[in-house]
Amino acid sequence: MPEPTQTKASPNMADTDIAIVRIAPETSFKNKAYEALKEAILKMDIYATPEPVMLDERALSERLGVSRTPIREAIAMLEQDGFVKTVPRRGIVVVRRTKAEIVDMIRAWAALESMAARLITTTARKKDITALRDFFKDFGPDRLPQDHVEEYSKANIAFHQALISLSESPVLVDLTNDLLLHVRGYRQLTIGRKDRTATSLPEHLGMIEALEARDTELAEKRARDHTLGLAAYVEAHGQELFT
Amino acid sequence: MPEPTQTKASPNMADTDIAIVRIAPETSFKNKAYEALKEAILKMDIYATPEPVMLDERALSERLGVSRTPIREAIAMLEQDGFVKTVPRRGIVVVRRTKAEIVDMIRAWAALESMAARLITTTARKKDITALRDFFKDFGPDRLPQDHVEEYSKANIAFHQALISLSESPVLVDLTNDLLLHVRGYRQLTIGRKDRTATSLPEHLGMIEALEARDTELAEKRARDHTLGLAAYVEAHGQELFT
DNA sequence: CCGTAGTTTTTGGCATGCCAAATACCAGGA
DNA sequence: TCCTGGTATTTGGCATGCCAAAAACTACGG
Repeated sequence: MPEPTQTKASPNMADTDIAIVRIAPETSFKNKAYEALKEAILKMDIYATPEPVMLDERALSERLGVSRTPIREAIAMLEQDGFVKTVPRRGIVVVRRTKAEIVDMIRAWAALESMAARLITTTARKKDITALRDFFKDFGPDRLPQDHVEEYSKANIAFHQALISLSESPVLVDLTNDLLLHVRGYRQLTIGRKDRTATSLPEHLGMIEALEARDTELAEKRARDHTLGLAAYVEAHGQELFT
Repeated sequence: MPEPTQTKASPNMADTDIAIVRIAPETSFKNKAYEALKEAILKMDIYATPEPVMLDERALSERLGVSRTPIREAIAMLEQDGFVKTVPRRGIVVVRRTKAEIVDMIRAWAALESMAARLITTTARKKDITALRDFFKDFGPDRLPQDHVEEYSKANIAFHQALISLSESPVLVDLTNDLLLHVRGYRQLTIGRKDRTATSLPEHLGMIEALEARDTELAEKRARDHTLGLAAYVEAHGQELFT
């Protein structure tokens, strides 16, 4: 989280134009461990192995070169995020989501994104809305998304995040980011696979059009339906991805 | 203070014959501290005093009778929740939200609740939907909500939580609960004060009607508009509540 | 071979103690 | 009186080490 630099007012520092650089935040080991572990967890494919993935405090502390204390604090934070669950005298396990949970998360995401769309129609600048098209400028009739799934998937995520950001609502941004982190754990379904990719692009363009037209209700509906479509897709075809 | 009192209560399993007692959850000090601090923070009126409310690790550990370690872990968790913010060598401060942040949270709440309403129209049982009316059975033309604001406010919260629960979506339930905890910090605006209370009841009944009618779009719209109404209210009249 | 009681090892939970940064406090000088 | 520099104190960050509950491992009797 970017910190609002608080410049303390000293009695007579009024005109001193010395570059008063904000002293380094010096992230603590606790936070470093948190970031490191979070990234590691997101990077690993949790659903590949049948047996649950376990973490070991001592091993981690040795690995990261710090004592167990900051590691434990980081674990506590990750547990709040729902990435990890520590069982009293048994160990720390990386949480695996069920299909139902993922579908549920995608629905919540749909709710938040449709609200973002609603807000955007009333506050965003035309220019910024139009800029959303750029995410898909590399795709078209002669370069179909379904022929470059991986690349399109990246553009897809970027588009959604940019969209939410346009709402200028920190809460919506943070909540959807959290949800996305969980949903993306399923990298097999890179946010809708080949068969869904085909319908994805037109839907995105439709959303942008509604936003440009400042049609609040329509933009909200299109954003909602688009993501609910993904939820329905996962619910119907995601069976094999979950054991 | 925190002596090596690691002595746990002896398990008196002498009399019980085959009680299939589940593995004892035995909440840790860390979790106890988390719950205790969370409740304390929610209970205090953060916005009453002009200067920021600070917490002291050592004082808390003495207060709760445990060492600093579990306290620090609990603080780390609370920080993830956004209730608290620890500044390196300065202290732990209870976070105060700005009006804009509260409004933002209420909007997100509106988004989630409208999605809940949508889901309810397709899955909830008629009986459960109708049961929502019970929350307001004590109010009517001869006992106006605006004459019993405190009581009505409680019913209000309970209604919203029951509503979301009907969606049977753990994610929606958890996310809204978290948001509510933050928003409720402003107990002055007990979720819409007197002047808003008057319009609240009819809106709630309208929502219930739409749900019973299984009118997905209407239920969603009414739920959304109702809560967005609160957001607009706070944005317009909440000025004096924030410094 | 199997089950079982006893023993060792592993693992998270906590208490303690020290460190450095920040702050509060204080005495001496212009 | 107001600085100013130096010192004591406060406060979060971390490293360590011990504890008890579990699990893993062993030895032994049937």
